[in-house]
Amino acid sequence: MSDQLSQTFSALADPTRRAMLAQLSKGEANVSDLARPFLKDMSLPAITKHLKVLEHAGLITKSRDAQWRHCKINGEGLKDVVDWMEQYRMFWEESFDRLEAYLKTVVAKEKKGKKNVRKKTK
Amino acid sequence: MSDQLSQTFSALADPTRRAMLAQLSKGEANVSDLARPFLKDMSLPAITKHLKVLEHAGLITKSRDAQWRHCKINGEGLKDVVDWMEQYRMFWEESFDRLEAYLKTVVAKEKKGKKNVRKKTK
DNA sequence: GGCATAATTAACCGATTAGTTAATTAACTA
DNA sequence: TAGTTAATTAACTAATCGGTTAATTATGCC
Repeated sequence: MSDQLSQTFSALADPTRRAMLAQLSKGEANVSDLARPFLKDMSLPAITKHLKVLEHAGLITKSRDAQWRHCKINGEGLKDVVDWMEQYRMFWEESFDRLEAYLKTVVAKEKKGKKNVRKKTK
Repeated sequence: MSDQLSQTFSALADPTRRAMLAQLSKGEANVSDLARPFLKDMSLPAITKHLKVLEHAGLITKSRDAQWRHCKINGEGLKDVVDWMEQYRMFWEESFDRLEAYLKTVVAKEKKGKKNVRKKTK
């Protein structure tokens, strides 16, 4: 794989690792904290490996405090992704425009006659 | 891997596939067009596979015209990624703030005394 | 029908990935 | 110093990935 951006995308292509980032977005944590929600599904060495992948991808940093490793999100990796995404803005905004256009027709219908209006479910 | 977002990130974690998207961002193309820049590195079946990965990831769509397959970027997949990124905005913007802070000190130095100023190289 | 072109499918292979268990390192604590 | 806790490393395995070559499908053209 080699290049940095590929490593970053690859790191994000795993639900366990994304869940770890989600947890870290709510505050720093050590390895055991991060492991806890997953220990029913996998072993601690598996966690260690996932964290190593995230670290090499520039998505987290680890610091040492006695026998604990303190983990926090590293914006660098995420920044690489949004920078790359930027060149495709017109494409993903186009989708948003279609959604917006669709929503506009829904609103128009709602205004026209309330008898056919349905509450959005979920 | 299973889930859609993982598939999308995984599809983006390959430089060949990102290069294909880059080419498609400059206009629609059929498989042979997309293959051309890579045929010195890999075979046509390899190209077919990459395109299939991009298609399943919701990053491109293919339509048929006689024996040609016309490919175009699909905003859906990209939209999934930016939507996911959004929840981490404060983290990647933090990096930008640090950059901004850094640039501010550079500007301050430039104003203070021109003798130590270096042109940005490259 | 016969041939050329565009692209895919099938079958295979080596490297990488995601997990395992067992052993090890490193620090604190009684 | 012996034991406990936190985390990693080592060695292994099964599944997936990215590529190959050969065969196949589908269309247009003479």
